[in-house]
Amino acid sequence: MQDALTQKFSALADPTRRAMLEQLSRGTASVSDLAKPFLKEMSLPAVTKHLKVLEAAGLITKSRDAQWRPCTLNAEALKHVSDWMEQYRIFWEESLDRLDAYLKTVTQKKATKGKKNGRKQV
Amino acid sequence: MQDALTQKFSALADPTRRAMLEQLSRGTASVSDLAKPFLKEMSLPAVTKHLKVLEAAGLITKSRDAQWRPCTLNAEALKHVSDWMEQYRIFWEESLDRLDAYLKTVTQKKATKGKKNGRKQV
DNA sequence: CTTGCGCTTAACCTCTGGGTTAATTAACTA
DNA sequence: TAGTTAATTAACCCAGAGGTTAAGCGCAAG
Repeated sequence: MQDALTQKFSALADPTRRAMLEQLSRGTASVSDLAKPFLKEMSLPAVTKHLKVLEAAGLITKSRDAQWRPCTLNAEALKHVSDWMEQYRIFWEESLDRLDAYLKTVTQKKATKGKKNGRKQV
Repeated sequence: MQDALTQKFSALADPTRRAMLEQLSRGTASVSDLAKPFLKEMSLPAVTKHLKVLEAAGLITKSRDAQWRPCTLNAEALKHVSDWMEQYRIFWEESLDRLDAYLKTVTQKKATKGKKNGRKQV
């Protein structure tokens, strides 16, 4: 088995699964509830498999209620991913800063007449 | 080609590629720089492929300097992922709130004698 | 107690992701 | 010009992801 982060990113790397998470963010749902939007595109066993992936990644929890398997979103697992991404926040924020700065030089150019040589890459 | 989010999540769903991003967050690096930590585990063409995936996902930018291909982190692309995750922040925060609340009931139990029935799932 | 519903398992197929080696291109260097 | 370094391309292999159909299991309602 792969590391937890890899497992979570792969689980999220599928639009069907992301859609399922989005539905679960609007409340608990059974397997057939979750399957409904996809039954034109895929079979029930396919849905079961997707849910297994999400469950294995810790992104959802499946419980039992008679013949139903109510699923709930497990948002803590998403926090884990978000926390990993945090380490890069400073980079995209500084990119925006550079954009800001660049835009300032551009708007001033008319007045000051092109003094910066213009880094690329925003 | 798949949607941008799917492409980014799949690109991130590989420890080698995440490690490369981490290296790039410490500064621009050539392909062979990036390859160095992995040459015991994989060949250069494998590295090239990983970089292609990252580039296609928009996570890095490859430029040219003589025979070298300096790569730079493209943090804006990570922001896109982070933005998508934001929609779930309220859920993991409320989970933590519930954990807080639960811990409060636990610590009070000695005094008030078990009054809540205890939702599962934190 | 059997019928039907909700869901999973089994067995299978196909395609792609991640890896390989070998050959190739491009640019510098002696 | 020949040789070396940096990186890519080509051709290939294999395991696993994502899908299928068909069969099976657990539960509840007639």
